[in-house]
Amino acid sequence: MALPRAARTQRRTRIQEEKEELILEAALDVFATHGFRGSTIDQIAEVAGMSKPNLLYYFRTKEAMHRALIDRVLDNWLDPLREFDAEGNPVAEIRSYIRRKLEMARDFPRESRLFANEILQGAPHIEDELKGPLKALVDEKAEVIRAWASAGKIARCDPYHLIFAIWSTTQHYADFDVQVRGVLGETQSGEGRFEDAARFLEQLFVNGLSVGTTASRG
Amino acid sequence: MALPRAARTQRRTRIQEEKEELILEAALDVFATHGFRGSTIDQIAEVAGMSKPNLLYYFRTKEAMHRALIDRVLDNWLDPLREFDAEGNPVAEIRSYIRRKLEMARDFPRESRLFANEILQGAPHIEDELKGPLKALVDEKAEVIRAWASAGKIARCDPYHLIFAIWSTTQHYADFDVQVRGVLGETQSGEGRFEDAARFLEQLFVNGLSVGTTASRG
DNA sequence: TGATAATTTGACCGGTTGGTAAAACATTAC
DNA sequence: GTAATGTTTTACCAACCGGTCAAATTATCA
Repeated sequence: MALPRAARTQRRTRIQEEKEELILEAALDVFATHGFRGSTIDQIAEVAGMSKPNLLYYFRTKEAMHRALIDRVLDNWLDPLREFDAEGNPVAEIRSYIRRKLEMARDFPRESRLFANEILQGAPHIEDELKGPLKALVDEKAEVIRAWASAGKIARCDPYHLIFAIWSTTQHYADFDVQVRGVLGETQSGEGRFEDAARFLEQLFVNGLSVGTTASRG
Repeated sequence: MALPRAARTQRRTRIQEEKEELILEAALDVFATHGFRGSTIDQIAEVAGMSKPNLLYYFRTKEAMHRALIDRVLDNWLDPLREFDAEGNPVAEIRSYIRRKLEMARDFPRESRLFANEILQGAPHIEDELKGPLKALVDEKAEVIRAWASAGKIARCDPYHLIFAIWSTTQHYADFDVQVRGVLGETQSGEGRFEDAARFLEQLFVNGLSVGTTASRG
C-alpha cells in the first residue's frame, strides 16, 4: 500500500529523496514568481515534469510544499547575519556582511523572492518565525552594534534600522531585479552591476557609519 | 442598452465616477496584498460592496482593473523623484528626497506594495513603463547627481545605485512592514518608528555622501 | 523467481475562477 | 409622462482549482 509522505516514519528511499528535491526545486521557481496564492500545483507539477497526483504523493498539500520550502531556506538565509562577529573589527564586519548578503542576492535570487513575496503578503505562514527566532537573532546582533557605537568604534546609530538598511539595499538586487535591469538598460545590467553595487554600498555604509562625521544627537 | 466602459466615448456619469473610484480603492486593497494572480474578482467585489457582474460592468476584465490602478498610481509614485532639483543644495535635496519617500511609504503603503508585487513577479504588466518613462526620469536625475559629484559637492559615487539605495531603504518600511514590526516588537513598532528610520537614513546618506571621507577610486 | 512494498497514472469530484446573457430596474432627457 | 439610456441583478458557463481514489506499474528483496 502507498503511504503519503507525512505518515511514514521509516527512513527515506533514494527515489523519495530525489523526487522531493526535484519538487522543491520546481516549487521554488513557481512560489518565488507568483507567491503562494498565485501559484498552482499543476504549474509546479509541470515544471517538475511529473503528474499532479504524483507530486501530491510526496507532499500532501500545497501548504506542505510551501512549508517545507520555507523551513529549508529560512535557515540558510540567516547565515550571513549569524556570522556577524562581535569580536571582529566593526567596519570589516559590516563590510563583509554587506558583501555576503549581496552575494546571496546574486546567487539565490529565488530564495530572496520567496521571502519577499511571503512578507509582502503579510507573512501569513511565517509570522511565528519572524517574532521568534528572527527577532531573537536580530536583537542579539543589534546589541553587538550598540556596543560598538558605545565604544566609539562606529558612529552612534539605531542598530535595528542599520540592519534593515543592509537587508533592503542588498535584497533589492534580487527582489527588484527586473526594475534594476530596466533602469540600467542593456549596457549596464550585466553581471558587473553586482560589483558596482558592492562598491557603492560599502562606501555608503562605511562612510555613513564612520565616527566623527555624525551630527547624531545621541 | 448597456455599453461596457471601454466602448464608451461620451463623458462619464456621476455614478460612473463614484463607482470606478470605489472599485479601484477596493482593488488596491486586494492587489496590494495578494498580487495579480493571487487576487480574485469576487474578493474585490466583496470589498467594494457590489456584485461581481456589476463590477465587471465598469471594468471588463481583471487586467483592465489592474491596468487602471497601475496607471493612476505610477504617476504619483514618481513625484518625489521629479521634485529632485538640480539647482538646490545637494545635501538638502537628498535629505528631503529621503524624507518624501519615507512619508509616501508611511502614508501610501498599499501603493508601494502594489508595485512591489508587480516587480517582484517580473513586472509582466509594466515592463514598458520601466524601460521607458521611469528609465528616462532616473537617467535625468542620475546626471544631476553625477554633476554634483564632479563639482565636489558630494562624494563621488554611482548615482544609479544611490537612487536604488534610497528606493529600497525607504520602501522597505511599507513593503516589509510586517517584518519590521515583528523584529522591533510591540514596544518599538508604533508610528515613532518612521521618525527613527528618517533620522537613521538621513544620517547614513548624508554622512555616506559627504566629501573627504570617501576612499572611492575615481 | 515471486511476493511485497513503493511509485505513478488517469479518471474523477466538489468548489472556485474569470467572464457572459439577458432581463429587471433606475435615471436622465425631452 | 415616457422614451431612451444607464445600472444592477439573477442565472449561468466552461475552465481551472486543490485534492482523492483505485488501479496499474515499477522497484526491492527474500
